[in-house]
Amino acid sequence: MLDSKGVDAGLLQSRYRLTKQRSAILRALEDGAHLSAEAILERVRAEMPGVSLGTIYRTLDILRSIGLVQIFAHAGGAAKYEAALDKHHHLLCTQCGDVVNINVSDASTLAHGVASEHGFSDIDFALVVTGRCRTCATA
Amino acid sequence: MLDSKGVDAGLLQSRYRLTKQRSAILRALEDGAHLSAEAILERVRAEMPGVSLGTIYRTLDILRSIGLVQIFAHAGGAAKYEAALDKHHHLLCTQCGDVVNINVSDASTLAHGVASEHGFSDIDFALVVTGRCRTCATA
DNA sequence: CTCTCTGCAAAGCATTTGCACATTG
DNA sequence: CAATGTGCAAATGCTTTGCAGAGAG
Repeated sequence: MLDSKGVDAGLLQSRYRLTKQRSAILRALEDGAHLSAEAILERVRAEMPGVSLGTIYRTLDILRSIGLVQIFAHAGGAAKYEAALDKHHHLLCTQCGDVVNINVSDASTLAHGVASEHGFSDIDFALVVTGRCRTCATA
Repeated sequence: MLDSKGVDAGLLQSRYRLTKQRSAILRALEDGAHLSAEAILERVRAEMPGVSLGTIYRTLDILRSIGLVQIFAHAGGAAKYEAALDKHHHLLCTQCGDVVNINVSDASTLAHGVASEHGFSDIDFALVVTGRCRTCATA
């Protein structure tokens, strides 16, 4: 768990300024939920009513570029953003759109292997598993 | 390799009608490239000038729903579509956006394992590996 | 002949951007 | 105070959709 200093630390070390808005956006992402830009806007506006969606997107882009935020784009719908706390992957319900984090340590070896076979460098990877979650399957 | 009958077979078996446009779209996807809707439009228009982008999207959605086409959505840019020939995964260059197919047989066991742990059913999965391709790395 | 599909054009979202003012360091 | 960030609103890009006519079975 990170305190306020912890949340802001990455920005302070970067070439970007630490503003109230950026700090609030980081705090909104702190609980590890998968939030759309719109959902982040709602959370941030709860404590800072004037914030605009443009600022949310601009900030998310900065946070992504310095590795503090992970984007999760999927077919059909807005992208979801989450704090880049630990390395993990996603389980996406095709019915309700719910996203669950999963840990797949073995996938790393696998991904690096195939990537280097194809001459790729600066590797990162994401395993996206789709299916129907328990709730949707019983509904 | 599929002949014209082979390309159309899936549609003929479905509840959807086989039209010139749908057949042309399937043929455009036949070589296994990762094409955006716009790129598919170009290819299809080469032999059938009147086709509209709306038809491309409508058809792709149908083809996806009957399992003939795979969509690959990624952060930043249009989705890419490809014929669902064999089960494989993607290697995406973060610089030029190029997509390479990779085979990762081991990932299947892995994905099914974590998914069932979380109570998900009807599992499918995609491993997206990002990095810089050889061309971009040397440029 | 009926039902589905298509082209066209407009609408719909998610995201990006230009600009004048506010804020940070 | 100089450089960067912000709100606002307009613009952009991708995708979806309503409708009237065309085509498939």
